[in-house]
Amino acid sequence: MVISARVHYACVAMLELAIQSDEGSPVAIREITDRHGVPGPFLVQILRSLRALGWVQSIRGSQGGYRLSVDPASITLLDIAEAIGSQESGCRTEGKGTPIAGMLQAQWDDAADASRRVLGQATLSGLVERARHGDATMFYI
Amino acid sequence: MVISARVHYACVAMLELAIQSDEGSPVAIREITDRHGVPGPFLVQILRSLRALGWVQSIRGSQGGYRLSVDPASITLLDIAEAIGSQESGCRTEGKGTPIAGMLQAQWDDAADASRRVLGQATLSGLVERARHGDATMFYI
DNA sequence: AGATACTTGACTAAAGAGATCATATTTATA
DNA sequence: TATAAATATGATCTCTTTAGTCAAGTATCT
Repeated sequence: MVISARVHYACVAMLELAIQSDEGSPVAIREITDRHGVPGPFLVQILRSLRALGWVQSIRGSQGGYRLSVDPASITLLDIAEAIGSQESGCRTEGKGTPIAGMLQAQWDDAADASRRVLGQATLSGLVERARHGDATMFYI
Repeated sequence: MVISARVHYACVAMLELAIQSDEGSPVAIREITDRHGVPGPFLVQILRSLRALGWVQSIRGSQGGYRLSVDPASITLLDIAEAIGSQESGCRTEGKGTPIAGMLQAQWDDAADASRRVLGQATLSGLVERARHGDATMFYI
């Protein structure tokens, strides 16, 4: 589970959209880049991927922007990381199947699973809830 | 925790040396490359790093090779991965400290820690023990 | 009409991964 | 002492991925 800048930004965007999903007006890219310092054109790329996944919806034209098009409780950070990140997760050794290589591969898999288990628990709605009630303050230090 | 081929090979080498640490004669690179299909010159590079860490000892000249120079119970896969792999583990976002970014960073850290916990339990001696008694057979399917 | 905002496809620079090579140097052994 | 077997060392190379950029186009609100 490699968390690239791309994945991180995708999660930031999804969370921003989740937070503002109540209000009717869509969120413009500018709002996100201003708040987080994400390079604009890069975020555009990422939002395209998110739209292709059916997770966000775009509204063109003036007053346009993006809106979440799925239930934030149904998407986890793991979903985003696996969809946006590079295909390969963990080490695929593909070598001669020696006992040692097999044993190591099992360990790499166990380690990757442990990460996945953590990220698979983190739903967008859960994180939004946390950000709203108290937990967020700890980051303002 | 990114497990590159380099890290995987380093672990293979350390395990091979651990297994043969009883016998007096050192293990030649050829023995390892033959068994695991690791590119020879690449393994040389890796063994140099392992020697620099003080984990293996090299014996030059005819009949030379490598020998483990630490207690295999004191080295875990985590130690090897952190020493041999690229320095950065997980995503270091370094961005503006928004609540969202902070919350995400905490999740990335949690996920990385979960991996580390798994690999930190796997000592060389433990794995060697497993490879010797039964567990290895499962990889011969 | 004009401003605002998304769309699309191509492109580039930098870094890291995974080797590879040539040339030493050391040591056991015949 | 000659030779074969090993490691030592530094440089180099290619490929892929990552992160980011750019330009020209299209839709929509006011």
